[in-house]
Amino acid sequence: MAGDENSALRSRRGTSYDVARRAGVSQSAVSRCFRPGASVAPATRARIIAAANELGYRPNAIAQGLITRRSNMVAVIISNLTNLYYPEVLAELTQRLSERGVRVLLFALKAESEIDDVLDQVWRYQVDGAIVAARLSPEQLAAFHDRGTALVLYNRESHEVPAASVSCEFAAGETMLVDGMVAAGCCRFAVIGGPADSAVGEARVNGAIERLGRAGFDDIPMERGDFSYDSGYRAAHRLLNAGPLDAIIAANDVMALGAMDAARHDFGLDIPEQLSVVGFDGVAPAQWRSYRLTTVRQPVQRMTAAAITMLFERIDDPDLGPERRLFSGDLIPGATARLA
Amino acid sequence: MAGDENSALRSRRGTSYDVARRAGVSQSAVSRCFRPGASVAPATRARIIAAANELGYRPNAIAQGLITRRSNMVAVIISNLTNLYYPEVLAELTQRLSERGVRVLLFALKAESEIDDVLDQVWRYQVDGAIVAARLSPEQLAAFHDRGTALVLYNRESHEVPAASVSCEFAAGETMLVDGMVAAGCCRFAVIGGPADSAVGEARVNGAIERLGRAGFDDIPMERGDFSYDSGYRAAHRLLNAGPLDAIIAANDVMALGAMDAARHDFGLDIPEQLSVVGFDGVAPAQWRSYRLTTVRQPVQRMTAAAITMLFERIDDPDLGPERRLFSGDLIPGATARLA
DNA sequence: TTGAAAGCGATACCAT
DNA sequence: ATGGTATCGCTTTCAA
Repeated sequence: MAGDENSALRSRRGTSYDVARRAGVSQSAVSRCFRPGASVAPATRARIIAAANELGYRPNAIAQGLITRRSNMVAVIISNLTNLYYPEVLAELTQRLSERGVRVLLFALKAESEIDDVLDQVWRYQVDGAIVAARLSPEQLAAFHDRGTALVLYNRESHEVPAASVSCEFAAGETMLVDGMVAAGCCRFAVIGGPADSAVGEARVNGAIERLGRAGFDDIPMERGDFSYDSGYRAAHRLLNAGPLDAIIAANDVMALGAMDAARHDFGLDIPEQLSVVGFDGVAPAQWRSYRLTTVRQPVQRMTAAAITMLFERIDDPDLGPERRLFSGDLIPGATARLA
Repeated sequence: MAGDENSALRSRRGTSYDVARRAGVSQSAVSRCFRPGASVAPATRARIIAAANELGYRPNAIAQGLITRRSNMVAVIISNLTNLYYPEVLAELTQRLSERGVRVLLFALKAESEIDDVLDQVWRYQVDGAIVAARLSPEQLAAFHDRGTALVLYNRESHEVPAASVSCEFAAGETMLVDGMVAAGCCRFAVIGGPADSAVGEARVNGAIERLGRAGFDDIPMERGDFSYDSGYRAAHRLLNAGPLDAIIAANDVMALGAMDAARHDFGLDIPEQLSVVGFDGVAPAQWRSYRLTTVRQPVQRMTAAAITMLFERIDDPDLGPERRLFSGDLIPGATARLA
C-alpha cells in the first residue's frame, strides 16, 4: 500500500549506508565526506554529495554524539523566563551558541525546587556544558564537577564550591547612583529588594545600603519584592505609607517601574522632583517614553560573550579552574532621579 | 597521575555495564530496571538500584534515542524572542513539554533567513517534532512532511501546504473593539500594522479594516511597524502628523504602547478622551498602571496546551491530517479606548 | 526472571 | 584514497 510505503520511507530517511549504496562507495567514505579535513578524492566526494542530496541526507547528530561523546548541546537553565530581563539573555546566548555550532537545550524553571529534576535530565542528555541562571546548592555544583560537565553561572555566584561565573556587579553602578542622588540632595532613601534567598537581590541591596551608610545614611527602610512589577508596586505602597521619602532604590528595573507607577498615580508624586527612583538591568520597557528610568544597564552582550567563552574553554579543558568574571554596568541617566 | 585518573573517571561516569558489574547482573537487567513495566525480580531490582545510585548512574538519553528512534526532544523555533509576547509562550511550552518528559531544543532566529540553517540542524538532531512560530515556505513545510517530523505552527498558518496550526484569530476580538469604538463615537480611525510579510500582522490589519468598512469607514490610513515599541511610536507620529485621529488600532500591544506614548507625550493628547488606542496580545507591560491598554488577550495557556496536544497526536500518528485550531482572544477593557 | 546477542547510525583506527 | 571493523550505550528479541 502507498501508505505503508510512505511510512517506511519516512521512518528511515537516509542513513550513511543508503547514501553509500547509492553512490557505490563504502559507508566509511560517506562519513569522511561529512567530516572536515576528510581525505576523499574529489570525484568520489562529488558522487557522494550528489547521492546525499538526492536523499536529503543529514548525518544523525544523535549517533555522532554517541560515538564522539560530544553532543554539541549545551543546557541553558533559567529560573524564571517571565522575568523581563532573561529573554534578552536567552536570545543572545542561543544566537552565539548556534554560531559556534552548538544547540541549546532549554530548561525553564517555574520553581527553584524543580532544579533537581532538571539536572537529572541534564545528565541524561550528555550536554557538553551548561549555563545556569538559577540557584545551585553546593551539592548540585559538585555534581557538575564530578561528572565533568562544564558549567558557567550567569549572574549567580558560588562561594562554598567555587565555579566559573560571569556577573554584573551592582556596586559600581550603585555607587554612581547613590552618590549622584546624595549630591543632588536626596536624604530620605528606601530600598526595594528581591527575595531574601536571591543572591543577586541581596548583593544589590547590600551594595546600596552600604554605600548609603558610607554617605551617612543609616537605617534605610527596605521592603522585599520578587522582581515583578506588582511586587514593586506594592512595596512602594508600603514604603510610602510608612513615611515620606525622596528616593527609592529598587533591585531591578521592573520593580522600579512598579514603584514609579505607585508613586505617581497613587501618591501623586512628581518624579524626579519629589521622588527619585532608580532600578537595575536596563530592560527595554524602562526606557519607554512614559518611564525613562534612571538605571544601570547590564552589558548583556559582553556578559553572554564571556559566559560562552568561559564555557567553551571548560569544555575543551575540564580541569580549568574556576574564574569569576565581573562586569560593571553602564549608567543610563534617564529622567527619574535627581543626580548631581 | 591524579589528573589522568580523574579525567578517565569523569569521561566514563557509569554506563549500564558498570552498574551491571557492580550489581552482579547482566547489562540487560540494568536496562530493564529503568524501563517501566520491566520484568525484574524485586531483589535483583533492589541490587541494581543500589549500584546505580552509588555510581550516580543515569541512562544515556543519546544512546536511548539512537536505538528507540525517539529523541524525546522537540524543536521550538521562534522568530524573534525579543518580542515581548514570546517569552511567555516559550515558558509555557517548555513547562508543558517537560511535564510530558520531553526536552526543548531551542532555536531563536535573528533573521527569518536563518531558517534553512535551523532546519538543517533540526533534521540532524532527530527531534520528535517541532513547534514553529516563524514563517515557513511551502518547501520547508513539505520537508517536515517528507521526513515525518511532526509539526505544529504557532500563530502562523499555511495555505499552500496544509499543516497543523494553532492561532488566535484577530477578527473576533477586533470586532468587539471596533464595534465598541464606533458605538462610542470614534470616527477617525487609523491602523498600525506589522511588516507586510507578516501573516499575523496582515490578518490583524485586514480584520480591523474590514470591520471598519462594514461600519461605514473606508480609506483607513495605515502605517507599518515591526511590532517594536519604537516602530509604533514612529508610526503614530506619522499618522498624527498627517491629520487628526480619534482612534488607533495597532497590530500588537507593544506598538500600541509606543503609539500611546507618542500621542500623550508628543502630541499632548488625552487618552482615551481625545484618542482611543487599542492593541492585541495581552502582554504584561500593557497592563501596567501607566498604560492599562485596551486590548485582546491571547489565551496563551489554552493555545500552548492545544499546540502540544496536537504535536503529540502527530508524533504518535504521523499520518494524522492537518488541523487548524483557532482561538479567540479575551477582551481586556483597560482604559485607553472609549468603548460603548 | 534472566542473559546473550543483534542492532541503532555514526566515527576512527587499521589495513589495503 | 578507500573499505572493513570495532566501538559508543542503550533497547529488544530470543533462549535458557
